[in-house]
Amino acid sequence: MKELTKQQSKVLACVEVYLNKTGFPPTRAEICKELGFKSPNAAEMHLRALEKKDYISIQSGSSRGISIVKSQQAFEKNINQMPVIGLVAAGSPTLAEENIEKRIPCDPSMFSDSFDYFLKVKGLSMIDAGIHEDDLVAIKKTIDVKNGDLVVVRLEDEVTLKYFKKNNHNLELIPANKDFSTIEVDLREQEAFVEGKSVGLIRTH
Amino acid sequence: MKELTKQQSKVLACVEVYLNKTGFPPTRAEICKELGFKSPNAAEMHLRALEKKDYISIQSGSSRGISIVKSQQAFEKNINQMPVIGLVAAGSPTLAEENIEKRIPCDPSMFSDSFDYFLKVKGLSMIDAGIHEDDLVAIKKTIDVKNGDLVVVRLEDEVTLKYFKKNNHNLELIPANKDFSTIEVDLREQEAFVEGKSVGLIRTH
DNA sequence: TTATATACTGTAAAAATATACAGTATAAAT
DNA sequence: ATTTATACTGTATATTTTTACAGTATATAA
Repeated sequence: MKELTKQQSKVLACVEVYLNKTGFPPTRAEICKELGFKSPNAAEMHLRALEKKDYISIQSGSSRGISIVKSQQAFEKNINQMPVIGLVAAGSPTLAEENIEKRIPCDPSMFSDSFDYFLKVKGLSMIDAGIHEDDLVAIKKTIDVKNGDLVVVRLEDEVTLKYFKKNNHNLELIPANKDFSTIEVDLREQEAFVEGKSVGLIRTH
Repeated sequence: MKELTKQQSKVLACVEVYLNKTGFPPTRAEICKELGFKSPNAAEMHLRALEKKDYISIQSGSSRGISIVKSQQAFEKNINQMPVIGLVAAGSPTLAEENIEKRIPCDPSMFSDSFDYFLKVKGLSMIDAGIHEDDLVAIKKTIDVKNGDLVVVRLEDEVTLKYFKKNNHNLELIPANKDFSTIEVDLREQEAFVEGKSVGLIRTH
């Protein structure tokens, strides 16, 4: 897969955001306005480059004739019944049928990033982050997490939702509630499995 | 929900198929070609009707400026592009196109009760209810609210999201933040308009 | 030193497109 | 019998949009 330059990446993101917002692609002029270019040819050149690298296709002669081939954010526009999994279950939050409490019809791309399931929150350890008991946190299955991310981590058979902080072999799982204490793990002594990270939250009033 | 005529339904389907196929909406001329019309005005009239019935929105003056609001196929699955409205706007949170920040694909029945739009939260007055700035609160348009409900109320040109409490002609709009004070309204002296109530919340992490 | 790629400005013209206006026809409702 | 809604044709035009062409500037590689 060909790499994009910084500017090309910006232009692709601009097209995707515009599409997401309006439902149709932007014109050259609109891209320029968004990114501060002063000539429509600036947008044109970037679009041609993106086409050559197979990120978009351009229907020649058509206005707004841009379509996304490879989305940067891997937007899936399919509506699924997304599973809700309770945090009560010991072991991994697996998608096995018996762990699924219910399903909620929604688009996996309704948040900024796609997600795989909802985790139903138990307890008050993240209350200061505005995460309440029974809130549903949208989890993307990934091990690509960075410090500060809200992550789902499994320690032996215990699954927990906490802020992530790692320094070498020292892992901290930080709650957002002063009545709870940080879980500290020395990764040389104990294994920790990152199951995924939160990309959003829903709550029923 | 307004019914579509046979021809309007055909035109909507045509737009959806075209979008699905190319990634961008058709022009009037392309709709005509597809459906056998001989005048672009035929397509134009059907599109205007679809807009009036809230199945699509049309960005005036833009080529291919059509976006699907209620998809026909999605309607069976109950998936809509639900509008997001900023709480910043003075006056009623209307669904006029210029107030819609973006649309989020989801099921209006994803929460316990159906809803009409998302309101983007400004400020911290409900922080102790776990409602943060930029959270999207799902609002059901209704005047049927009871004490304790989280409601959207308009006082003159000011729109606010607060807990509702009413005793005779005394209305209290109660924040969830000790740094904010309750808004008290004597309904004999000032009018208050209940725009709707919250049935849920979503947040992007 | 000379290409070569990236990253633009600025202008202009041809083509695509939205959209208004003037009609025609038909069926259903009043 | 007359209005009203649906469903078009046909034409014209202002506007939007693509796209080509002529430049400028900078950094990197040969």
